Amino acid sequence: MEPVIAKGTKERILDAALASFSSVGYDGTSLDNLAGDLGVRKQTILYHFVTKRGLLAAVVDRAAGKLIGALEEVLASTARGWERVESLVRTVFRLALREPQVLGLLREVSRPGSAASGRLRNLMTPLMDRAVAWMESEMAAGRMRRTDPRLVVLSAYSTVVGLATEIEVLRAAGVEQALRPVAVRRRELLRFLRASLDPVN
Amino acid sequence: MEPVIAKGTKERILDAALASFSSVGYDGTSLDNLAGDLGVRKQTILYHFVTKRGLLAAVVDRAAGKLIGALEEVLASTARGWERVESLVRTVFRLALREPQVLGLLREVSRPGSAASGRLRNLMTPLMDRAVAWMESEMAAGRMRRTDPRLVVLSAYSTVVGLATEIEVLRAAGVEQALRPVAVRRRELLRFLRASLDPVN
DNA sequence: CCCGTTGTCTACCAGATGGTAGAGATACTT
DNA sequence: AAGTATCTCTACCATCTGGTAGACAACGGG
Repeated sequence: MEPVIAKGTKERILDAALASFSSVGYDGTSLDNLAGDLGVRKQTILYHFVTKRGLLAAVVDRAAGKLIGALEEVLASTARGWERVESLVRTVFRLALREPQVLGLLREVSRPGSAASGRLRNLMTPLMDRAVAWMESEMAAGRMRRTDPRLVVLSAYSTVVGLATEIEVLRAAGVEQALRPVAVRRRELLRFLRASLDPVN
Repeated sequence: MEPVIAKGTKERILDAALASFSSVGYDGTSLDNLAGDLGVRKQTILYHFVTKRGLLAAVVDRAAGKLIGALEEVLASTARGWERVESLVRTVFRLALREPQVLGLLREVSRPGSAASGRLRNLMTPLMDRAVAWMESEMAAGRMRRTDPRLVVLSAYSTVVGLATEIEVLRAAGVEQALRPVAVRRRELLRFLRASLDPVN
């Protein structure tokens, strides 16, 4: 019944934390500053998330959830073989353009030294396993070329996460139209995947 | 006359700082910890670099210097046109494999919110301008296809920096042989560059 | 022999940080 | 009306952080 405009405090904290973590990093974010930006006291944040690491965990969960949710939609569709791969890539790039902060957070947290790298791994591993299993079945059915699925997925992941940096650097370099280079990159990734996977070409 | 084995304290500090900055980040590195790892007091670090930011600046300068130095060697050679591009890429990938920390630091510092992003920009801009000028002259001479050189360079830069993350994630995922995926990635980048630049194909 | 330079140390500090304790307010339930 | 759960606040603290001040030793040149 609540109007969509008035987000709850908890949601607002998550949004602000995502923005801050993905730009200045986890260690570079202080709870006092974060609270200040929100017009709230630090203790309000701690009430909802208990500790700073708890906040990071929640932010990571939500960001990974967005990514996974977007992918699930495609996986539920009827697309098969190469067609499905293409849909997945387009979905992820759409997310990257619409919410680059999600990618920025993944980059921040992908670093092995990060406080939540383990948590991210736990969230991504099932997705990875599923992708690998699917690709292997497609390979067995002859609908995909034989390669190491794990390497292909990691390569794609790295490309997409690197995209976050690229968009930011481009903007800092004065390239206001980040859309075209991103499209170039997507086409490039698709070409790589087709070369690796598509049995036809 | 000093034996190569006994590095001076200053050099040891730079090495340790590079390792720490590139793994846990600048904010995640405390001078006390850094000094502790080196068996030295924090004040010794501050004596040599005055402030923590000064240390970061020195580390960035050295890392960028390594990258630039490696590139200079190629630029001094006689290779021209596409051949030169290929040499440059191979050189950078060799550096990435031999000293992934250098790339890791660039990634850490490439983020616009970083404390040394301005410094890095100042170091990289001349290199960028030079590359762009060279490519434009090659284009004018018909030895390269016409495109926006800036976007091509940024794309390559992003790929290489992303490589640092990829190597680390691979190792964390248990892939001990990071060499093959890196080679795949290099081939992929070369293919992209050839498609963008090589007028023959 | 002394004196400035270099390099490392001990001692200390002011500010920021994450976190604890608990009060006050509001709203829902009985 | 009373009690209870939810949420945000003020007050406070222990610890860690980057940084300052200055003592002590080694050394090389005049």
